[in-house]
Order: sequence, then structure tokens, then C-alpha cells
Amino acid sequence: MTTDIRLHNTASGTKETFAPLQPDRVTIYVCGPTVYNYVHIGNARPSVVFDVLVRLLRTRYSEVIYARNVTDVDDKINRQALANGEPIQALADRYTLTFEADMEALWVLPPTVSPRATHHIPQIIEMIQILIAKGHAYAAEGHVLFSVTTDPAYGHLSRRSLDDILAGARVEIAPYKRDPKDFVLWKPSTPELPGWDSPWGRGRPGWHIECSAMSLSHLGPQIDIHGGGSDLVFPHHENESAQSRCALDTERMARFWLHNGMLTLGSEKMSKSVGNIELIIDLRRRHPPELLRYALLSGQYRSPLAWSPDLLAQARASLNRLYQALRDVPGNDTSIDYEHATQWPDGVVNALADDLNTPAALAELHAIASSMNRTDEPAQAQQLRQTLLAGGWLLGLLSQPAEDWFKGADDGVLDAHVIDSLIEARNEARRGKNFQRADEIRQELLSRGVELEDSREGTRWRRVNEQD
RNA sequence: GGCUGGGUGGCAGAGUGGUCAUGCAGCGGACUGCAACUCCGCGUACGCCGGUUCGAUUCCGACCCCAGCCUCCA
Repeated sequence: MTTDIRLHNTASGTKETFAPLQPDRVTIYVCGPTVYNYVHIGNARPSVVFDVLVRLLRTRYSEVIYARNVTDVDDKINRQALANGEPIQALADRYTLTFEADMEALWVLPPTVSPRATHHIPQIIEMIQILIAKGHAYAAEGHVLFSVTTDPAYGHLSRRSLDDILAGARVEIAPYKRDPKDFVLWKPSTPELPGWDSPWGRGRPGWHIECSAMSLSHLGPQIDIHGGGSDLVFPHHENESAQSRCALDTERMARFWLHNGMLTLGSEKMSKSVGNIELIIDLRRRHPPELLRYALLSGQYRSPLAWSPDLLAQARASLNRLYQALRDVPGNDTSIDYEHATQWPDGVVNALADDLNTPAALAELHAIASSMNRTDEPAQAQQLRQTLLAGGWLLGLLSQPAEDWFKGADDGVLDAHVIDSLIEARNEARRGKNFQRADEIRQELLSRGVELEDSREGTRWRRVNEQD
């Protein structure tokens, strides 16, 4: 009897037991980045969090179709391209590639499909036409707008009434809108901007309709899970839901709406507009990517997470402990295919099944590591090692050899051969009881970022990163 | 102002109506030439005020504080 997967559904505000629409097939859509710059670590949270969810789902369901889109037509992209003096598409392509490289570095498995908005213009136009035909949208002055008052369920996701939304309106209302709350499905483009011919003239899609069309194209009219950052609940997901339901005559767009909390830096949401961001590409230069991933998973996904140097230092120490256990029980298991493993550690699975409780899951990894450290039965130690690695796989952690974690990339200052020869010199001194000389060498190595450990099997070393 | 979510020990962060989270840091011990690693043991906690209860950090109410969102590209 496997534990039910329970997920917090934004639409209901409660944890619900997960069951897909089809018994053995799960569809999941997550809003990816708008590619107009390098992404920051806050942008990576949904990718990492939903990567863990997909890993968990894949242990239970034979087919998990995961779509994570790329928004590659957007006014921010247009502005940035203009500022750079480069073609818009070139800029979008470039940052799509850097985003994918960042995700790969964070050990995020590639989604099943990574649809791009510009590849779905016909589907977007078709969806808009359906909405117009059904009376849910109208064209005005080259724009097409969604008429929110035609959707009785509008507001169901963010749980606010139309009155609440109106009361909060703080922007100038365009004259062509029938209702202040109506939002854009299509807008006209000037000749220098990206545009496509449409029944309403040359233009480009609004942000929300892109996701509705891509989700429909790849996953169908109703999906099991829709994920994204909590800042997308309103208006983005509310609008997406309205478009999809109204165009497709479905009761719900997604069975489950999942939203991750924001990363904060300096007690405020990490965001480009505020300027308090840490780009992944910069963080990767200073820290092992796995450490960044551990840090992201150290908090429950719905809570805000304060990004700080201390968070990284603690992630480093925690990973040291896990890898230390693996280092003490070497195994030849690099070729194991965890996607086909049959045994997953119950503690980790149960923690993740409870609304992706990654902190509890990490605690389970530490419990397994402690058992490994305590046992003196080699067979049991090996079994625990496999368990730890399987649990680590679920979280997307611990999939590199322990030696690689501790020794890291050659930093160009002190290569491994030099370190090994210094260690040999020190051990020669130790054998001659010249402890003063031995300690000098150890201190010399430490000052260059290498810490030694004398174990029964010999002397080991690891790099200590003062940049965490 | 409205709508969400949250306030746990030095830090991060789970969880529970009455025994333990976990990691880091700290303290004592074992191991070690000394360290490191590891092991054993220890400590400090549930924002505030009421209520329910034999008993509340956990349930209920008020209050205070914090974060996110409040649309057409912030």
C-alpha cells in the first residue's frame, strides 16, 4: 500500500489527495521564464520544486507528461533587444539557451516538452477566435480583449470577487475596454516589433493566452497539475484558467494548482525590478550547483525562502555530512538507473508525498546517513548506501561521486597532484614522528583551501570553499 | 484597504493535544601524535492575550508583526 500523494491546491486552499484524470497518465504544466535576461535563483525555484514533483510522480505513474514553457515574445524582450541593438529573436534564443544550461547545472531533468510561445501562434489565434465566437472576447482598435464578466467562475483561483479586483485596480483604464477588468488576448504590433498576421491585423499575443494555447496543444483541454510561482496566481493563472475554461467548455483547466513561495533577499521578494537578485550564472561560478539546489529544497516549497550566505553555508555543511557517509562506504554504483529502481526509501517518499515536504525528506536522508555511519555490517552499509542514493535521486541530489563533491573542480591554484605529493610528504614526516613538520604541511594546505582527514584507510582531503 | 499564506530553540527548518524532528553552531566525552571525520551524551523553543481541556506550541477567538498578490507586461 503506497502512501497517497497529497498536494496543496491553491484553488481550494487545502491539501487534497492527488489522482490523475486518467489512471496511469499525469499531465503537468509549469510556467517557465520570459527570456530577456539571465534568470536569477528565484526563477529557478519552480523548476527545481516541480522537478522533484515530477520525479516522485514518475515512480508511480508510467506516463508523466511535463510541459514547461518559454515565453519568447514579450514587451520586456522587445525593450531589451532595442537597448542591446540586437534582433529580438536572437536575444530570446540566447537567453533560452542560458536558461536551459542553468537548469541542467541544477540537475533539473528536462521536461517532456519545452514549448515556445512563438511556435504556437496559429493555436493562439485559433483559441482567440473560439473565445470571440462564444462571446467571451471582443475585438477593439486592433486589440482583442477577454470579457471577464462573461465568465461566472472568474476569480475562483485567486478567490477574489470581481468587486475586490475592481477595488484594487490602480492602472489607467484603456478606452477600448468594455470593463476595466478585461485583459488583452491580442495586441497590435508596430512594424519594428515582432508580429504575426491575424484576423485583427498584424500583432502579437498577450501573455496569458500563450500558456492556455500551449497547455492545450501539448497536454489537452484539462490537465492534472498546473504549477508556477505564487506571484502568478493573479492575474496570470486566473486569466489562463478563464480563457481555457471558456474556450473549451471545461469546468476546470487544471485539477490541481500548485504555487511555490517567493525567494527573498534582504526581506523583500527577489526581483529584477527591485534589483535584489542573484543570477544563477554568477552563483554557479562561486558554488557547486548541487549546493544551490540543496538550499532551494531546504524550505517547504510554499513558504518564502530567505536567500542568504548563511543559507548556502548551511547547505554546504549538510551536503558534506551526506557525502561523508557515502565516502566512508564506497560502492560501485555509478551505472545504476534510478528511474527503474524498485525500492524507494519510505521516509523520503512519505515526506514528499505530503505536499512535497522537502525539509522532512532531507531529514530522512540524514537519518539514513547516520545509520550508515553507525553500522559495522558491510552488507547493511551497502544497502543503506543504495537507499540513500535512491532517496537522493528523488530530490535530485547526491548523484555525483563523493570524491568529486569533496575535491571539486580543479581550482587552478593547487591541483590534485600537488596536493597528493604534499600529503605524502606529510605522512613521511608523521612516520618519522616529525609532527611539527607534518602540521606545517597541513597548515599550508589549509591556507590554500584544502583540509585533511586522517582516516584508517589513509589521508583524505577536501576543498573548503570560503565563498559560501 | 481587500485577498492569500505565515510567526517554533543562536541560525535554518519540520512536526505534534500529553516521549525524539533534522542540519549547522555551542558544551561534555570517545577516537586521533594533535586535528579533521565519525560515534556517545547534553542544553536552550513554540509572537501576545484570553478561552476550551485533566493537560495546548498544537484546537477556538481577539491582538500584534511579517511576506506575497491586487491585471493588460512590475
